[in-house]
Amino acid sequence: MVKRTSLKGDYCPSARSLDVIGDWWSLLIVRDAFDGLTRFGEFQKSLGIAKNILSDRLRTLSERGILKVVPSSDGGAHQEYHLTPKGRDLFPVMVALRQWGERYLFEPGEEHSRLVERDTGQAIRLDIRTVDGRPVSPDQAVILKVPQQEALQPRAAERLQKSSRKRS
Amino acid sequence: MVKRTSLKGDYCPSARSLDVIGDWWSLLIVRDAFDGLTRFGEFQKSLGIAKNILSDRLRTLSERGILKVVPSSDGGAHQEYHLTPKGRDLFPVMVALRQWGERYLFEPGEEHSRLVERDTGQAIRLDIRTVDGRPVSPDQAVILKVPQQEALQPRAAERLQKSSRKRS
DNA sequence: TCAAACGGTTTCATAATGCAACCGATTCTG
DNA sequence: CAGAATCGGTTGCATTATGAAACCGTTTGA
Repeated sequence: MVKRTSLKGDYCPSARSLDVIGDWWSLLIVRDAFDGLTRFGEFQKSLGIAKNILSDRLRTLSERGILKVVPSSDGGAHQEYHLTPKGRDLFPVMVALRQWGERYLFEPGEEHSRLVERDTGQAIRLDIRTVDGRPVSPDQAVILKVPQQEALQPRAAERLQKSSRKRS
Repeated sequence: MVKRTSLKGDYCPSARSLDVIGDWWSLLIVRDAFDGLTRFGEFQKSLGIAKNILSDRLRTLSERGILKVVPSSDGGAHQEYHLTPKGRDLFPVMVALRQWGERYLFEPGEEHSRLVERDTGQAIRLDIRTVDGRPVSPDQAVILKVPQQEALQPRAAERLQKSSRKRS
């Protein structure tokens, strides 16, 4: 392996995200953290992960600001792992993965856990929209590489020039 | 390793998704496919991935119905790898990862690629909503494990009984 | 107060990954 | 149309990551 490829410097935000949380266990730990798990043993039992690996991942996730280590809330001497705001902001990623999995990886009629609004029990979904709230179909979405911005309708590209100038 | 843990049977859709696309390279390949790449050499150059690994991943992604192998569109003898509808439906996952990365993994002012609506150049974002369109804050979201459904307001739990009965 | 459980770390075996060399089929060049 | 270069892989070997089990000091429970 020599050294696993790092995408830290990639211009693409998705790639950098995968660099941070794209390994086999990290997102599963985050999922369990969303589920309310906080302690080493809880994660270990839930995931069936080897203890040395879990130890390493918890440390890494903490170093990267996704989890934080806090003294036990119930007065005990052990510590707990809690999601930080940065970690909690991974929520849409979890929802997106869940939605795809529900659709493609379950037999019709097969039971699965469900994500709902607490007060109403209503199912929760993801929407792709423009910043001003209009729904967008995926084929209307294009990725603008930096610094080029071809692949746009000329009109749209012009409009973009103005707003992007201040970024550089 | 004995055998890498499989989550195929997990009740949680996120876990099953990670089982299918949660490895180091698969989502990066999918990202490039969204970017319009179709050929072996294009992926290889873009990602800097070892050829044997790329070969393996392309095969696996095809077996799993995320890519499909098609004869070259430009009449050539080589084949191309295209996203299937199942693969295209990973779009929200990519957007969610991108959004998180933009927020937390770039210095202020640092350039990154951008996701916009083709016709207008407007930035694209993700929204979390209930099925009937109301926005939901993440702390209002709970995961109902199957088959239990505690952790809900009693009223909501009742309502849920009716709709879930037909699933089992 | 003694035993169990918790929260790890260390050691060792194995699986996954990366690199480089190789190879046949295709495509480009003169 | 011949020869060279490129494409699209496969194979073999070295290195890294992962997993299971043993171990160990600390904390908790009876």
